[in-house]
Amino acid sequence: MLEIYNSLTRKSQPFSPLDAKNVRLYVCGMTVYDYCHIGHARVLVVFDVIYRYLTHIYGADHVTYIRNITDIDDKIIARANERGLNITELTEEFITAMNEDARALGVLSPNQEPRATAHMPQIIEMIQALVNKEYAYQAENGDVYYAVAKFEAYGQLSGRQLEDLRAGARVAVDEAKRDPLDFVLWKSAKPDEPHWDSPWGKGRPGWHIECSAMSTHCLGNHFDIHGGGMDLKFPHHENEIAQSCGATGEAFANVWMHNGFVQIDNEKMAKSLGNFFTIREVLERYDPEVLRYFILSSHYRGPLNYSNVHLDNSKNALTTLYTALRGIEIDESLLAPSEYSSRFFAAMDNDFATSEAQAILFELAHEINKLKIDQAMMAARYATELKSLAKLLGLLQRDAEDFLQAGQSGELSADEIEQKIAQRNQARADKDFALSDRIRKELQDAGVVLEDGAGSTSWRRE
RNA sequence: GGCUGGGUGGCAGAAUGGCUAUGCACCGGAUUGCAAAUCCGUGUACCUCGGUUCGACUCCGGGCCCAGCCUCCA
Repeated sequence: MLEIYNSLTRKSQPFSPLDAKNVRLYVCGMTVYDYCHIGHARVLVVFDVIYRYLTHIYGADHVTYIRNITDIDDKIIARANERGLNITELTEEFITAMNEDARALGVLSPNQEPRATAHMPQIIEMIQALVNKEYAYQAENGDVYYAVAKFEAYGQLSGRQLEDLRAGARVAVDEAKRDPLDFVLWKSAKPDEPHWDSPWGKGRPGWHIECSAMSTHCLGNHFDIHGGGMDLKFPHHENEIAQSCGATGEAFANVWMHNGFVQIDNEKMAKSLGNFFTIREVLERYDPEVLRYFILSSHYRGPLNYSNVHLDNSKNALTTLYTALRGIEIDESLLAPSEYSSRFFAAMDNDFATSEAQAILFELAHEINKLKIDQAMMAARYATELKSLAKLLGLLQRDAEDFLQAGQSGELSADEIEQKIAQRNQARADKDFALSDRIRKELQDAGVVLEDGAGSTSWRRE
């Protein structure tokens, strides 16, 4: 039985979907004005695994996963201006880049990736509903604000009281607002800013409304899971609840999930601190699967401390797993879930304990290595099981040799390596071990490790 | 100040009221022409102070420390 930690109730609860034939998941995706960093990689990978696992439980056609794209906001406008582009040129560029990054990381496509700019009618409709119900008002300056005090449950997600928020408010008081906590739903356009027509004049949506409008539009008023990074809990998600519940009068998401931050030297990785890495920078040095493995090596709610040492560690771990699979013919017809599968599922059922699930993969690899010696059939059976479990994490789906021998440009080519190996094996046949060892050393210096097996020599890159 | 999480062996990272996590690294052995891989094996822990208990790393309470949010942010 799957249990999920719900940020709303602050405890783990058995998950039961509103409709098991259509489990609905919405995740706040990216605001597209720059390349994705490792923090974004974490959201992508974590929710990809959640999506995979829900699909495993409820069936491929019974999960709807929506990950939105915010393609209009202040930062986008500012960045487009800096670069002399219109906002569409800018956002298209980074949406393409994001999709490349996601694909490299083995992230499955969500069922839909709705964009804010393509949902203006839904956004305006929701704001109108809020105005009609007097949850929102248009101020003197033309902006439309949400009147936070009107929504009784405000603060339930983040565990805050309105009074505490007011006391701690560091927001410069905006004269147009009735209450400093009110937030903007519709911003009237300044000259030269991108804008859309609305009942409140030309303008653009505020930051939070697009997610309320798109999730409702794609999944209905009331759905199962809403996720995103920790930092979105307040104010973004708190405001979404206020907007959606206010507008529809119905419950919104049942379960709220928030993934923890990526840190560097135990400090939050953030653009403002200048200590972030983009996904593509990391992929220049590491195989994308290594990054994926690393992300899944800690629980999604905890912090994830990034460092090269940790990625090296992940690479070694993945090498161990692929080595076990090496040379074994995967045969789906052999698949017979064993005790390892039950333990793997038990781990995943426990709020997606991926690091624990990974541990099971190693035990399977261990088992395979032992069986490999004289029970090929059993080894193949477990290897098939290993691969099928790992698939739920989006790992180990490549051919083992492909992973182990994957290299960077500028290194020795596979052909060159094979030639050296042939020379060395000739030397070995001639008992010229001095030459043989020289060739081994030469390859080793080039980052290639040789492994002499029975009758043949295999190799991998370090 | 308010609100969230968290403090486990050299590093990373889980579970659990009494018994082995797991990975990487390290050490010893097997194996190898030499290696690598693999197998076998050893070692290193549970922030602190109280309490509950026959027994707590695991439950409860106080303290200390760390990170995050309260302002754009995955």
